[in-house]
Amino acid sequence: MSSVRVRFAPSPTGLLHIGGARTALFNWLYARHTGGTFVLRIEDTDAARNTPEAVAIIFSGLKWLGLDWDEGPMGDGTSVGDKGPYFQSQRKDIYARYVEKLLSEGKAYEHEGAIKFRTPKTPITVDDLICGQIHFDRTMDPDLVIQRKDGSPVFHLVNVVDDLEMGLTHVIRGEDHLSNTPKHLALFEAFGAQPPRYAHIPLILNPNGSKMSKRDEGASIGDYMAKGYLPAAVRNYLCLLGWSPKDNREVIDIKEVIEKFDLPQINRSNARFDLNKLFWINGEYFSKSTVEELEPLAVEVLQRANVLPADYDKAYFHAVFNIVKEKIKLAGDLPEWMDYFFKDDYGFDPAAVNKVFTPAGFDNLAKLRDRLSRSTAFDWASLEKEFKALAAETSQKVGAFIHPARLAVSGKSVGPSLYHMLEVLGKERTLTRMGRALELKK
RNA sequence: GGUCCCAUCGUCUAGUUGGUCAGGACACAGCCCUCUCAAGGCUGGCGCACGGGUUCGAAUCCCGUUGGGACUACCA
Repeated sequence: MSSVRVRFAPSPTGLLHIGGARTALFNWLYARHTGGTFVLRIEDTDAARNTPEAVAIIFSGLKWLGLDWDEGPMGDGTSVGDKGPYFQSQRKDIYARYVEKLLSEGKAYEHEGAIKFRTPKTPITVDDLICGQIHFDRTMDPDLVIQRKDGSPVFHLVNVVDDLEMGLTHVIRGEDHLSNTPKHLALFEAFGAQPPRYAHIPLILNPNGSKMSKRDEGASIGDYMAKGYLPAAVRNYLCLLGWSPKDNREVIDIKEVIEKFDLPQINRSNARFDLNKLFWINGEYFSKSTVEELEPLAVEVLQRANVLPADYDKAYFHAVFNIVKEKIKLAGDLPEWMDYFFKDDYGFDPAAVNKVFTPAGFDNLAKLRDRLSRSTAFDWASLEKEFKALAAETSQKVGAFIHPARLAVSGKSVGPSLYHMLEVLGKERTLTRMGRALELKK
């Protein structure tokens, strides 16, 4: 294990922001790449937002993305590591001690009840691992409030104290903190401590280039969890925002990312969030996954949508899932695509009814039903032959039978390959459904 | 306003020390396949923000302009 120690220090806001998730990911990647330690620290000094639910959302989001941490609260009430506590709300004594130290050394002073830090009025250069050397003038910098009138310490103070106390060697954080870094460096210096190396990663922007805030579409990791995205796909997409394997690949295994990931090659410019590309990557992961791998997620989504009964027929489920899987990219689309396989009381798409259930359509459906009722084989290949034979006999295109059939047995105009669909539904169910659809004619 | 950062197709990016038709992916358009499709296959259009330098030669180095972003709290 190397001496590298990095951290993700989110504040519980009620969601895990996509930008925060990427910051966590990059820290995690760096820790795993270097064999270092990934620390989780909860910055819950804002009492108003600090609820157990909000903290739980952070845990579940990180776990979902597969970002395991080596130190910090584990999410079950326990914590690992000897640099704790890992909740800032439990570290008040430590902060008070540091403020006291600054006060006694004359590096801070009381002003109208608050404590201010005497910021150095000298130029400084931040040597950033990603951004390079950045110069700040500082000669006009005002003194910094480090403790409020009510006695609570402010972010800059607690952040630095914790990074120092927790022995962090690298601080990988959003570029929005670049301008804060001179203050943090000054604090480290005042404490007589060696600062960590800083690496400021570019921000994730909305598609229109504006700053992505919690309300914006796609901002919450919880959304992806709810919509049935695959965590590996979301993680893969996030890796590609600011980092690249440089060999024209988009889908890349996380093990390989860990191997190749490093700080200096991270992009310096902000990246816009592209839901389309995430969707595409998710589809790549979805279609590469086996039915067995996808089953837990699929079952969860389907049962949540009341499509799949608790005691579902596994073999039937697998058969259905197999023909649907290649058509969709998102587990969240499963209920819509699979409900009629498990329910007989599906409705009919009105637009499709108008277009397909014409007198001629009903006529063809009746002929088809009649023919299929007499066929013994009901596998997709035999079905295809039957359809084509009937079409040839009546001098029509096979579509003239397929469309009414699809609408009859599913209520929809789109779906999996029809022949495969009928095979999976089986002869009895197919005939019953066609019969029911024919009733609509009257 | 001040300080700081950034600038290759619409978007994400490759282009490591200046010299291969600026490559890939998503999206888009068209075509093909076909029973439908946010399915599959093929093809295509699309870019170095602008202006100056340096150089035999600049997407690449320098300066400026413009544009975008961050910070500028007794929020984090």
